[in-house]
Amino acid sequence: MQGHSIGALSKRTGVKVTTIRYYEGRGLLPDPGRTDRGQRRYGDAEMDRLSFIAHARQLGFDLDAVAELIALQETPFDAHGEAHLIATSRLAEVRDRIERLRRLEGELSRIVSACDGHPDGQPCRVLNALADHGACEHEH
Amino acid sequence: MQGHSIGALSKRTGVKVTTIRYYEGRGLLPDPGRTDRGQRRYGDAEMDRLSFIAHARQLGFDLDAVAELIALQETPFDAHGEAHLIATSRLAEVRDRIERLRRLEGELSRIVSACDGHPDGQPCRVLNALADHGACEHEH
DNA sequence: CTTGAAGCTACAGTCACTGTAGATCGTATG
DNA sequence: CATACGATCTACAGTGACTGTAGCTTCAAG
Repeated sequence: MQGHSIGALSKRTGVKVTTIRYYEGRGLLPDPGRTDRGQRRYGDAEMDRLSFIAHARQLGFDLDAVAELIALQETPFDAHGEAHLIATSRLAEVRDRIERLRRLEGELSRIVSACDGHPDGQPCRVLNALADHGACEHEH
Repeated sequence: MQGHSIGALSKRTGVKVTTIRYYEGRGLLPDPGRTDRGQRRYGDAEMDRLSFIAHARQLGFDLDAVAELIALQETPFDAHGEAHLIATSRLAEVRDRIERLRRLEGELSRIVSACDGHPDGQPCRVLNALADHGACEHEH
């Protein structure tokens, strides 16, 4: 029987077998064909679809957004504006997350370095620094 | 009766009422005193503890890590090395997350800008760009 | 033919909350 | 003092995106 097994699909796309079945349950992947004994068999179209999902997930789109994008792909009239909008707002989110993480990095590295090379036998400052929010360079 | 109500605590720390009760259930906050009618009343020590938790959470520590840090605070002998270790590994995680988000930002902005100013009536490239993992500048 | 890997379904568990229902409590105003 | 309204209580279900488990059946290699 031709077609990829679920395990083959998993290996090729890097998406776990259980996750593939989960996507199917969520309606992100169509019901695949089955062998006469009930095992799933996939064609290349399903492979592409799964790769698309995996890629979008790695870009931080949640499953609802992915479903929207798939729907846009399937009715491509005027899809441009909406897809653009979705991608743009995702970009803004990502930039915001980076900004917040950068502040966080600064604070953590300040905490850690307050500890490096402090004299033996002196109390540690890490716990104090964590407790002392007022010492943060930025509010959050 | 003196002491802060759960709502007052919530306002002062920015932690939601339901979340405070959740932390109590998780053992991160001690059972507070109650009024004779059963409402929680908190003292300043509990306020400080809650602020500590909130702060550590904002720094990306998960609740188990927070519980560890609290335990370290309460038995401060030799706490230094462990707290330092926890904070250091958190810092490494944060740096890694920033790095991955930066790649993601690059890819998303490439996708979005591929669309800006494209001639009217031309098909949108956003969907293609999302589908085409091979065009990514970095693998992920 | 046997064995072990891969597949199947169905459901519970994860994390850190959030939301809901339905009851009780506290307090400000008429 | 009565009433109304917000705050609080418990207990439990739901979220997102999976992951893990139990207990089967099926497939492919030796």
